[in-house]
Amino acid sequence: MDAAESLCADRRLRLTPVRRRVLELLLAAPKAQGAYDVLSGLNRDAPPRQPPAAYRALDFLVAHGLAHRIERLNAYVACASPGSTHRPAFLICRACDRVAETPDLTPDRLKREADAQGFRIEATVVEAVGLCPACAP
Amino acid sequence: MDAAESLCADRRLRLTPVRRRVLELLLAAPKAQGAYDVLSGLNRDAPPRQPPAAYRALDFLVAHGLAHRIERLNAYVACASPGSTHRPAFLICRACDRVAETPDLTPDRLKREADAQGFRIEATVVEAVGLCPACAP
DNA sequence: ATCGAAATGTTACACTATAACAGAACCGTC
DNA sequence: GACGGTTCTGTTATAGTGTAACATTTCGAT
Repeated sequence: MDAAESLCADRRLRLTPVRRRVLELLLAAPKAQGAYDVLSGLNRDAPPRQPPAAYRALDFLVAHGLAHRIERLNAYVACASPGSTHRPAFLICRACDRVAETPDLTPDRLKREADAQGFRIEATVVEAVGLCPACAP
Repeated sequence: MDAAESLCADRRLRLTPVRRRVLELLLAAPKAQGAYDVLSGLNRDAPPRQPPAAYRALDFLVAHGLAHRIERLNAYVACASPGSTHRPAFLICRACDRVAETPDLTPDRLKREADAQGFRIEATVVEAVGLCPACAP
């Protein structure tokens, strides 16, 4: 949270109450949160909000590297190391739904393959589904 | 298509009319097809079908490696090399929406990282978004 | 011929996401 | 401190994606 604040200060980004609250919710959650999970978290506070409020805040957080979207789950997690630009990978446990973030692991071979095809990579999605240590039998 | 037939014959899988038709639609499509694209493709033929028909056929094709789901797009593509078990990666052009499949590129570093954490990988999603050669300016 | 399993039909609904426009808050400048 | 533009938020409505649940049919093997 502190990291997020200083990052926003540095970049002249506005960490508004809604955005801050959404980030807090993501940080507090043990697992990835859907947009509507976040929304109901917001609405546990004060005046009722609508879906766009949640999506806008989440878009902001993702755009600036404070959160990540897990495509496989249609859900979001707080970034584990905000500030550093990275292309993280995620380990998703199918039993407990917890998501672990690992540092940039975009495969060199993928880069090479893309180069060979003349494809210019702008973003990557690397997600693994399986069983985390706690859930492996 | 021939490959799909012999694969199903080998494994005693039933490539029913719906499933076959969905696979044909995916093979014929220049880009990834959403489930509802597939559904309307089905309904261009004969009796009207409902969403579950499309989803069931797609699930079957994906389960047996005849098609892949592109998480980033909520869409599906026919497999480029059915029969071989693989963990493909995809290059998604954000301009023309075409999807290129590349052979297994699951990063070794991801495997090692997962091992180090005791995480057992069962499936991977590796997708890159960017510009394909035709769309790069 | 019958039985069980697999596939499909059907209805209804849940979840995910965005368009479009109106209003409010912020921020710099004069 | 009033303006004017930009950014953010509120609000309504709707589009897009996916599944639960149960009935019916089809298939394949005994």
